[in-house]
Amino acid sequence: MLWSHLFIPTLREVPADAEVASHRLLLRAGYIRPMGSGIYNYLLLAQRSMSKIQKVIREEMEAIGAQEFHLAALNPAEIWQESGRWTGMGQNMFRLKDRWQRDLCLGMTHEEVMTAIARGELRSYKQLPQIWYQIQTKFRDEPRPKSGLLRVRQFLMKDSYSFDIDAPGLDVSYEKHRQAYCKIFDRCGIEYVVVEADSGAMGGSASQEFMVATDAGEDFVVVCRETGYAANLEKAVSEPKPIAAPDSEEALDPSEIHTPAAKTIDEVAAFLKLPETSLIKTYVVIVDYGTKQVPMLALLRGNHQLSETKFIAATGCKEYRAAHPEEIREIFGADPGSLGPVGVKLTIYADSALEGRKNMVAGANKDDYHLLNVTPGEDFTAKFADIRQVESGDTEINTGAPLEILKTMEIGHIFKLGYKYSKAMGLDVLNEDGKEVKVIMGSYGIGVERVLCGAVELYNDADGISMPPSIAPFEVVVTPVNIGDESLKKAAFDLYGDLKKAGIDALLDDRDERPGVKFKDADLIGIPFRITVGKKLAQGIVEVVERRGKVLSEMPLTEVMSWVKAKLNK
RNA sequence: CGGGGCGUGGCUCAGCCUGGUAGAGCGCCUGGUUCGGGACCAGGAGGCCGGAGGUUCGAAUCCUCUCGCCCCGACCA
Repeated sequence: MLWSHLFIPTLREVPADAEVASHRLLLRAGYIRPMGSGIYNYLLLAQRSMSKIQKVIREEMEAIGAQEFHLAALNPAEIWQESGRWTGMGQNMFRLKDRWQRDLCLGMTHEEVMTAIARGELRSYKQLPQIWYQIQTKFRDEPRPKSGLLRVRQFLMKDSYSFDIDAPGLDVSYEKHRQAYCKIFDRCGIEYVVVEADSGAMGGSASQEFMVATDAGEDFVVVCRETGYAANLEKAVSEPKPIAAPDSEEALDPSEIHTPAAKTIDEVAAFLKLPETSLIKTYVVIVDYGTKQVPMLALLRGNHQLSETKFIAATGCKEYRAAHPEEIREIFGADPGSLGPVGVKLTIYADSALEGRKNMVAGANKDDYHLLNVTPGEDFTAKFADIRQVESGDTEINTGAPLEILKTMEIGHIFKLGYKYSKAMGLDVLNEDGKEVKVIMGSYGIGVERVLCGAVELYNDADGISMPPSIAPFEVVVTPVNIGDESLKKAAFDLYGDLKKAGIDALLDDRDERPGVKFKDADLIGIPFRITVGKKLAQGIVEVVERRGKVLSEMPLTEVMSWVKAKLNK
């Protein structure tokens, strides 16, 4: 394509509203323009990149036998009511009424639609397995759209759904997807980690997320560079850092100590001249089992944080919240800051890091007093479970290898759904014995914009974006230094023509601009390779530049084609 | 939903406190000189100052309401 005819509205100045790199650069480089909060228009460059990402996805999905559908984005309320998500999705769902006042919504994801299709048509185990997918716009009324394309209200998602006769079948479909996803992200040229994820409320048995490490992300993951362990922080397990001072081994009884004005773990530790690891942290929580709400204690070592996900899993509750100060006063007769487990009648969950500890310090349930010599299991009884969040400095459970915490953005998620939708919506087939059985499902998503954003977040510098060649809007740009010079112009057009003939996605910067402007623009939008046709053309020499790392070299014009092909593996 | 910030030409922003007929740089158009990392000179176009109401002789500026956008927190299959 000829740049002079294209709409690539690059900005010299940094747009005021953009904070994260991908947002700022996609705006500046003329990929996108905002329409509203969390709503964007994708211009030429974004559309080309997104199309290339989708092409990769389609090829790899087809390679595992997946079939592409195009589904209704506008959904009747009924199917969502059947699955229970009409209410379950809450405010995040865009809802509307038609002229007859019938309830409709815009699809946020397509488990319901896919299941509705399947239950009408799949009748026999002979038709299984099936993998169906779509690449379509999803709508979510996010409470807070942010960070450019990272969290938006309308976005392109590839999602596929597998239907199998039994769990081993699902394992196969799941594994196919895992491998396909690795190929997809590898081919898109981005670095990622695959982490164990919480399958939580969805009730599935396994789930993994594909994450890109970036400060723009919203998730944390725990990785071990030595063993390859990787898990979402919500789910990660670890060996905690060793305690800072050994426990006394004597058989001592709890004894009160006056701790005036010492409320927080920090303050109590400082007052008693003990490390935080010798203290027990006591949380009072109200656990919601749906039918009833129960106050409980959650105990942690002084330096640890409660993991919300693990605590919910341990208690088997729907959700929980911190108790209000009034509730605490009522139950304990003391204020937060002096609470502890001794003598408490409530159910107590204690983190496994407290198991086997002796003579620790806990609140006395009496304002301004703590107890010394509190031994878990002796001075109070508790259910021990891993309910703490991994922190940096922890080590891998079996190997003792160091763990690292990374901030990441989720680009893909694979999930063993199980029977949730086939049960709720009545999807069953006849098995070999002629018996009706529920179909077991999996669901697998990729955020297309997030792949683009991930690439920009990972590969950018002061000059702009450095796109991976496979998903760059163009592979090569040919830049004649002066379009007014007929010999330069002709050589550039010839080279451009040859590249196109060779199947290379080339762009010719035929604009009547100064060279500096063209170089800056090419760097900004992130075209991986540039061929500059300039003065040395007289000697048959042109300059080739790799955007990533700014590697410049000169070579005879006659060698350019093979250089480009080699760089692009074509 | 709680907290903070911002709406002035296409972009970045000044002007607002202390009311008096709207500015700069970049971009855009015309002509000329230029041409290897966002050129220079000259001329020019372009803004009901987010919207509504109020105060005032007079409002971008003060007051009230409202809409929109960004950021932090809460939330996030």
